[in-house]
Amino acid sequence: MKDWEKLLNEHGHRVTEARCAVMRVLEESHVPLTPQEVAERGQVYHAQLGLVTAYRTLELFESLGLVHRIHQPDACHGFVLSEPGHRHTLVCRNCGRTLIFTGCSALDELIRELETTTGYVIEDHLLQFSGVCQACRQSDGV
Amino acid sequence: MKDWEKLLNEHGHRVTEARCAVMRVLEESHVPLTPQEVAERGQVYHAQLGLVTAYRTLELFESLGLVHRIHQPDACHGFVLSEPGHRHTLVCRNCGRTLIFTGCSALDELIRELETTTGYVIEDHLLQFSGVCQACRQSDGV
DNA sequence: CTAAATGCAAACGATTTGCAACTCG
DNA sequence: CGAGTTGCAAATCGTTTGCATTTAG
Repeated sequence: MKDWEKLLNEHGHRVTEARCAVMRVLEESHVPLTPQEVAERGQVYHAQLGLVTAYRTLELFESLGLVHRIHQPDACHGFVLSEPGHRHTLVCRNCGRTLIFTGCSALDELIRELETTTGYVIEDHLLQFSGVCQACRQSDGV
Repeated sequence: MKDWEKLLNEHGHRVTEARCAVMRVLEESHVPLTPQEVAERGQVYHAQLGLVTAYRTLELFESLGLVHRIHQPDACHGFVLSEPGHRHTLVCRNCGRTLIFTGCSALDELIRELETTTGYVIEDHLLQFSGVCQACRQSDGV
């Protein structure tokens, strides 16, 4: 039994065909997917998978930390697979390929400074990098 | 003539009543506003202000750097007034009060490190803090 | 005056809800 | 078996577009 299946069970959720299909889709994609895309691709594994279930499954997975939501000016929102916990992303502007990383201790000092100067108590943050991945730089010339 | 009016002129845009109304609304709000909210509040200053114009005005202002877009899991997207240039935000989870700041040199080292380890060339980033502001901490007990 | 801007209505797309049928454990 | 889950249709909400009218410069 896989980790995500255990996690679902522990939280009283069932491991259904639809959820397996969504998970497989996410595992195979390195770019953020919209619910629409998840539903379409998931139908390869579970023919009757509907858009509504894709929404609900992504919502569930997100609440368990299994997927991470990507914010973009345009295509808000895309979802990528992630380990539970605090995560950050690095998205390729060109092909969308997304890497997830955890370290953000670089922000500690900035946070302390902001707390002092603003009086806010900072509890969370959203950090997302965008750029161009190696493959895209090589094929696009430059 | 105000700075933002100059900026509009320089880019060949007109200073209209609708835009003045939107700007006044933004100047008076310290929390991110949706286009809907901007339109409603703006009608105090320009009765026939429509939702469509709010959208178009916010889009224009954003392209000129006059407003900054806030990303939230739920209320994607809110807009707050900002100076042109690279900006970051600190949003109160409770009341929404938003502060804008510029410094993010704390990220420089992290960026260099990520570029080395991932092969990406990082061009931009989205950094948003959330927490609780002083006023909310005091009134909410704790 | 004239190009830019507006505002309405309508189109469009993304997301949510109600509900009866189905399925995992 | 029974609660959790699904998928459809339809409702809903946010956003964009077409177009005739108005307005800033």
